[in-house]
Amino acid sequence: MSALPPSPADPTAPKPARPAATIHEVARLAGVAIITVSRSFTQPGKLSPGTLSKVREAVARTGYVPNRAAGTLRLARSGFVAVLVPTLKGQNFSGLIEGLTTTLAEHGHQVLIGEVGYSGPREDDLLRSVIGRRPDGIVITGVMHSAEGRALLAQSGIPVVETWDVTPTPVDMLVGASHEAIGYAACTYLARRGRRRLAHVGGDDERAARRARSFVQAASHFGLEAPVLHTVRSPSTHADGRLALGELLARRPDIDAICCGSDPLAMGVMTEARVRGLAVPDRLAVMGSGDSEYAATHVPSLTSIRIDGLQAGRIAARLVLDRLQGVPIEHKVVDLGFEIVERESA
Amino acid sequence: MSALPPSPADPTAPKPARPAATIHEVARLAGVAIITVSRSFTQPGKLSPGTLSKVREAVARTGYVPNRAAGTLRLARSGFVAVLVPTLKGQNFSGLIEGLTTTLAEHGHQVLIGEVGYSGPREDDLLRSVIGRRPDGIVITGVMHSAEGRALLAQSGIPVVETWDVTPTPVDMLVGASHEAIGYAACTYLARRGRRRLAHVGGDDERAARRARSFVQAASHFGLEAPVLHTVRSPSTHADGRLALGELLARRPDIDAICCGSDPLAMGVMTEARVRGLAVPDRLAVMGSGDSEYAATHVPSLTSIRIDGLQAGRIAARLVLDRLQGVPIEHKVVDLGFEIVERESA
DNA sequence: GTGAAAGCGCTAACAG
DNA sequence: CTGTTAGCGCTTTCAC
Repeated sequence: MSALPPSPADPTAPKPARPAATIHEVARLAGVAIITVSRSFTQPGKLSPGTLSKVREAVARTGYVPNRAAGTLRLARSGFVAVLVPTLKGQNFSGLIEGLTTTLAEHGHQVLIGEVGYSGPREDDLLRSVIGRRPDGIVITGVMHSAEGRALLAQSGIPVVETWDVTPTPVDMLVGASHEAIGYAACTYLARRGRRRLAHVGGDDERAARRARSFVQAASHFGLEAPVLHTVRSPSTHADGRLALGELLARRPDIDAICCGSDPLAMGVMTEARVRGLAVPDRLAVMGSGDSEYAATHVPSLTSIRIDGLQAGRIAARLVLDRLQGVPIEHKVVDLGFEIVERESA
Repeated sequence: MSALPPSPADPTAPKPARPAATIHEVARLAGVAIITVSRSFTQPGKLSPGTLSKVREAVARTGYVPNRAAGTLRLARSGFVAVLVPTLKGQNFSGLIEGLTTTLAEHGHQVLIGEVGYSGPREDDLLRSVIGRRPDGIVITGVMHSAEGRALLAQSGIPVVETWDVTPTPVDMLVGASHEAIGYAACTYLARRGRRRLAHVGGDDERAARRARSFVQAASHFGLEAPVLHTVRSPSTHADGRLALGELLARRPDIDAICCGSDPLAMGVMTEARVRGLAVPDRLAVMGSGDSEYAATHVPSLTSIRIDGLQAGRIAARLVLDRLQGVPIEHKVVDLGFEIVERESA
C-alpha cells in the first residue's frame, strides 16, 4: 500500500511512469502468495482451478510479465543464446540465424543477435558484454578471436559453437566448412571445364584470404599459370565486382574465368562483362559464392558455392542444447561441407 | 576455500564445468570487499592505484565478467534496446539496425535483435518474452500489433518507438514514412514522365497494400486507366519479379511502367524484360524500392524509392535515450520522408 | 494445494 | 579511500 512516487522527469511521457507490475502486486491483487503467482506460470496444473483463474485475472489486469533478470539470477539460466555475426548486410547469415532461431525456439530459447563487424578491435568488448548477460550458449560466426577473447570464452563456462569456418583449435565446439577446401574445389571446377587463365576476387577478411590461397595452390597443382588476384573490402558489393573486372582485365586481358567471393561480386562482374560485350560463360566463366536467391533466376544463372547455413544453424543449436542438458557430445567438430551449384555462368 | 563440486554431467565438456567467477571470489582473491570490485568497474578513479591494480589482477586471473542479470535487477536498467524486425533477409533493415547500434553504443547501450516474421501470430509471444527481459527501449519495425500487444507495451512502461511506417495511433513514439505518400509519389513520378499504362507489384504485407492502394488512387486522379496489380509473398524476390512481369504482360500486354515494392523484385522484372527483348526504360519503365547497393551500378541503373533507414535508426535511438534521461520529447512523431532516386530505369 | 524463508549477484546509500 | 547493510524480483526447498 505504498504511495506512488511523485512522477518525476518527463511530462510528455504518455504512459504513467509507473513501473511495470511485479509479482508482489499481482499476488496482492489475487489474494495469494507470490509463489502461487510464480507457479501459475511454471506449473499451472498444480493450482486449483479457482486459484488459477484468480491469478490469471490479476495478471491480465496488471499486464504483468515476469522479470527474467530475476529469473536468470535465481536459476543461473538466461534462456537465450547469443549469436555473433560479422554483419547483417547481405543475406549471408540469415539462413544460419533462421536455423538457430527455429530450433532453439522449439526448446524455449531465444536468440540474441550481435553484430561484430569485420574490423575486429571492438570484438573483445562486445564479447565481454555478451558474456555479462550470461547467455546459455554463444554461437560465433567466422570471427578470429583474440587470445584474450578465447580465454574469456573458456573461463565463462558457457557452451561455445564456432561456425562458418573450420579452425584448427576450436574453443569448444565447431560447425563449419573448410575454406581451404572450397578454394581448392572452385579452382578444380574451373580447370576441369577447360579454363586456363584464372582470376580470383575476394574480400579482405581472413576466410576470403584462405580461399584465395588454396585457389592459387590448386592452380599450381594443375600446372596453370598463377591466377590473377584482386582483393576488395568486405563485405563485397556489386559495385566492387564491376570495378574488379576492369582491374583484372587491365592486368591480364585474356582471363577466361573469375571466381568471386560473394554473389553480389559475381553479379557485378557479370554486369560489367555485359557492358563490355564479354559473353558469359563463353568468353568468361563467372562463379559466385553464397548461392543467393537471385543466382538461380538471373540470366545467365549464376554458378555459386553453397554452404548450408540453415543446416549449420540447426546443428549449432542442437550442440548447445545437448550441452545444456548434459548430453554427451559425440562430435564436437562438424564439417558441414559445401556444394558447387552448377548453373549457366560457369 | 570451498571444494570444487564433483563435476557432473557431461564428460566431453572441455572446460571445467566450474561456473563463472562471481564478484565474491574476485574480492576474496584481491583481499578487498566486494563493493570495491564493483567500483573498479564503475568508478575506477575512486580507488587507490594499489587497490585498483590488485583488483584488476584478480579480475584478469579469474576471467571475471560482471553478471548483468544482477545489475539489471538492482538498477532496473538492462542497458539494451530491443529491435523487432519482420525479417533479416534482404538488406531492408540493416541500415536501421546500424543507425540504432552505433548511436546506442555511444551511450553504452546494446541492441538486441528479434525476428518477428511477416506472419503475425507469434508476435504477442515474442513481445512478451522481449518485455520480460526489461529492455530500456523497444523499437518495432512495421509490425501491426494486436490490441493485446499494444496493451502489453503500454503497461510495460518501456519507451516504444514504432518505425518504418506511419500509423494514426502510435503506442508511444514514431519514426516513419507514409506509405500512402510513397505510393502516390511513385505514380506521380511515372505519370509525369509520360507513362500511361501502369502496373504495380508488391508484397502481401500491410505496408505494401497501402502503397498499392494509393498508387491506384493517384492513377485515377491523373485520369489514367486503373493500374494492373500483382501481389507476391513478402519478402519479395528476384524470382517473383521475373514471374510477375510474365503475369502482367499476359493480362495487359502494353503496360509501359512497373512500380515494384522492392529492389529484388525490380531486378527480376528487368531480367525478364531483357530476356523478352523489352528495352528498359524505353519500352518499359521500372521502379524499385529500397535503393539497394546494386541499384546504382546495375545496367541500366535502377530508379528506386529510398527511405533513410540509417537516419531512422539514429532518430529512434535518440528518442529512446532522451526518454530514458527524462528529456522532454519535442516531437513524438517524426516523418522521415522518402526520396525517389532517379536513375536510368525509369 | 498453498505458503514462508532464503538467496541468486550485484550496487546505492550510508557509514567510517 | 574502503566497507556494511539492504534489497532489486524471482524460484527452490521445506513446511503445513
